[in-house]
Amino acid sequence: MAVKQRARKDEDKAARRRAILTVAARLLGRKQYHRITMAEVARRCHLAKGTLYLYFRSKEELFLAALEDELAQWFDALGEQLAALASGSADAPERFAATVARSLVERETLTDLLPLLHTVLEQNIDEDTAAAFKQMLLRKVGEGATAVHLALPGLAPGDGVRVLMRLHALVVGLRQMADPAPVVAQVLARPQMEPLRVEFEEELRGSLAAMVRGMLPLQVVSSVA
Amino acid sequence: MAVKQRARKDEDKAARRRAILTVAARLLGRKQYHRITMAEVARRCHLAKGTLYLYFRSKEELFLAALEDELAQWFDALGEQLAALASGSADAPERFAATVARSLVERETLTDLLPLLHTVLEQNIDEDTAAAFKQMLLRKVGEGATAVHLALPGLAPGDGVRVLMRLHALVVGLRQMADPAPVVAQVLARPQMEPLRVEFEEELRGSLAAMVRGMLPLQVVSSVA
DNA sequence: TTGACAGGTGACCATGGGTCATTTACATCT
DNA sequence: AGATGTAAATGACCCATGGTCACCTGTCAA
Repeated sequence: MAVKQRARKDEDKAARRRAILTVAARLLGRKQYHRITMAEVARRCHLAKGTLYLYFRSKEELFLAALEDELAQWFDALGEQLAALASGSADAPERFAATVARSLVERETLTDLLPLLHTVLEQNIDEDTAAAFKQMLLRKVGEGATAVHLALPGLAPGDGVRVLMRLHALVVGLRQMADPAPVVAQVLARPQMEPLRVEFEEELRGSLAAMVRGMLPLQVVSSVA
Repeated sequence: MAVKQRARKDEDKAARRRAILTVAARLLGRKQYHRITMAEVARRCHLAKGTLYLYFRSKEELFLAALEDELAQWFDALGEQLAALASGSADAPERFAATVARSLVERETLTDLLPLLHTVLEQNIDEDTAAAFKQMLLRKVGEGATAVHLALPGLAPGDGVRVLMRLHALVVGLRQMADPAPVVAQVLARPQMEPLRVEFEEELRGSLAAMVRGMLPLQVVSSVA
């Protein structure tokens, strides 16, 4: 087995790197992280296993890089979508939550990867990688917070970041609850298990809206004179 | 190496099972799930590795059993603590959230295990085990919801369960964010990373309070006549 | 005392992440 | 074109770890 072409120039290397990430992301759509082997990723790239390690120091670093891409794209998209949201109306929390939930549902790879971030991906990376990732995150969270404040004018300063952090927690938790392993899904399909079933978008929208509503200053309902 | 005593009677077997679970829980307090090996658990129990598999069908099933115990105990404790909460005052959401957060912080093993539930533990168990676990959960959630409604009288019917499900999501997400891997912790310790740091109890209390506030009917603030 | 049942054992297997000595494509120089 | 140096690519190999199973042995009933 031979490789078609070697990546000598930096742009070729970047392209190959991107190709690997694409394959990894596609594979993640079909099976759980744990069931994906580096050998399989390599095979689908028409590369040898060892070659993957020229581009990523570990399996975790590979998927963290994939997450990094997805995350950056999502933040950008979210910024635009929130800006397009005419803000200030009484149902601002609901519209905000709906927009956010929608934007996440459209990015399945992202919500597949997010739950792995702390438990798996960050467990086997070196400090440089971690620092670069958190740096990027910090920047994007800053931008994102501005967008949040734009969509939710009543929000107290500092609560923009807080909303994003809490959103992250909700996504991680809800996504896991909504996508159980096959065996568990079978059990949850029984009628009496209905209360334990979670539909991701709906539940994210509902919980985020409630949380934001609870963070906004009390709506003063003027009593009818 | 020989075992001191064999577990012949059912109660002896149950005791040994409990002993294994205790060892596993203690180990979990010291290192991440991924770093705990079945060989080590066995060694600390003064048993052979194979013996563990007489009591649990897989590593995942072992830790799921540990989680099951912790969860049942927590639900019971929560029920009592919520019942003791004089309800109905204006700051009900805050007091509710504080009580819940406190009860979880006191059970580190539980909050260590919860983030593993969907991503890891439920990935390698058979249907019977899954069914038993979900059955238990369903029962406890039912009881718990009653306790929630007791502490938050304004809550709409059905929202008691919803609060618990969303609480679960928050715990899973926040606990992971609050306990990063050592390498990541080092990065987050840098001053400029402050916005990305999360203190579990504080953040859980805050986000849960906000969410509950947002789920309660609008507080009508009577304007001064 | 003895037979047999069942709890216990640890050598062994399979899998999968990660390594590294070796191979070889390709740019460059003559 | 042919020779040469480089570094990209390879895959056989290493080893850690979850899980198995043929065998051993403590315990109890007869």
